[in-house]
Amino acid sequence: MVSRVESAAATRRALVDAATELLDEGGPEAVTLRAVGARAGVSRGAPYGHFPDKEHLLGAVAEESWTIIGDGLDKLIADRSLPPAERLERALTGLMEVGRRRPHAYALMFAAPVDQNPGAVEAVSRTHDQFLTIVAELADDPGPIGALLMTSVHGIVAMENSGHLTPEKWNTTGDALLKLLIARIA
Amino acid sequence: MVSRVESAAATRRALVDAATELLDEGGPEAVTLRAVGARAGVSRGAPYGHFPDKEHLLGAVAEESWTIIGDGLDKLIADRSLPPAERLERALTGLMEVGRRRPHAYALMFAAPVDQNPGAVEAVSRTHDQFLTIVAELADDPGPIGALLMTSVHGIVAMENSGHLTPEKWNTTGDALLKLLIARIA
DNA sequence: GTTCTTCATGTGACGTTGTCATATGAACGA
DNA sequence: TCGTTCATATGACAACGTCACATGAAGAAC
Repeated sequence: MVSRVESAAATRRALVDAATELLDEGGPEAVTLRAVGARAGVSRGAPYGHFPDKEHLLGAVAEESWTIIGDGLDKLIADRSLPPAERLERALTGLMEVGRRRPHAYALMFAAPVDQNPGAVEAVSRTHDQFLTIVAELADDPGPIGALLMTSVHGIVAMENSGHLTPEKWNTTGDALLKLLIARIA
Repeated sequence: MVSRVESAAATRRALVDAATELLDEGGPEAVTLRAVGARAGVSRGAPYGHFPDKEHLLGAVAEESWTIIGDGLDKLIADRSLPPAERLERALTGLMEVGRRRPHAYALMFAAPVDQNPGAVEAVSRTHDQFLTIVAELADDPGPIGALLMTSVHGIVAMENSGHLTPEKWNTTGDALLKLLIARIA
């Protein structure tokens, strides 16, 4: 790690990792450029050597989260021993689990500024394509069905995380809603 | 408007109105306490005479948006000439239209900090109850069905507003998804 | 091997933000 | 008429994102 490009790449990695950790641990307001720099072992101005601004650093965090989900879907698609219905359920459950385990990163993934980062746009597009591939094994016209499944699961996760989906009020849970959704749509 | 309580109430109204307008016009980053004070005709410190902090001011904005939706549902419920299915469709369409016409206010409504404001909590609870009332005319167990309808519509609106639901990718539109949702769930 | 260039990084500075302490002045009760 | 109360104005402060500039080492040119 003496070469200049290696050192720069390592710093960039450390910055994205630090931002990801801070986001998961303390939410968006914990992700300040000063805190990111401190955790990555560099100064507060170092990120500007790798990203135009803070928004693009967060875009890199979102891109990586999308890529992780895409990798999971890849394994799911590659496993030909799974029946199509099981594959679909696991794909939707996986998205839900990310939303529960990493709520702040999940919210960032579904936030708008993804448009600015070409890499993030492709990571999202890839994941959507993979999901459509899984749905295509069950539906003739996978677009609308896939879209309704993904938007609905996203709505369940979003309202769960924001406290708008309480069992006392709705007499149900996110898990039950997911099952109901699959039964009626897929 | 010479009495002290009247003047204070008028200022509070002007502050909430100013914050709402700034949010609708320029998004969350446009809502600074200085800008709110300037538009309301008071100083930047005036909000602290009416709200503990900025978050509670935004909570008042969210509460009012929820109340407006609740008033719309009230009219819908009172109109007994409408068939139940039509009532449900109008309720869901109305929510969708708010999400499209006032995306920033809509995002605020479904953000977490509602918990801090008792008034906002009740405004949300009232709207949910009204929606469940409408669903109860069509389903025996309105809880899960109502929850799935509301979360799904919210997911459609959220992904539409964040640019994750493009017709090119999914070969469908939010309106078509809403129709499909009603046909399969309600 | 020496010199020049490049570029990631550190540091000081600036404007903006939310927030608090304090001052002020007008509306109320006595 | 005199205190009291309280909404509002103002000055100040720390934290933030961002920029200009300095620095120092890696790589290229000779």
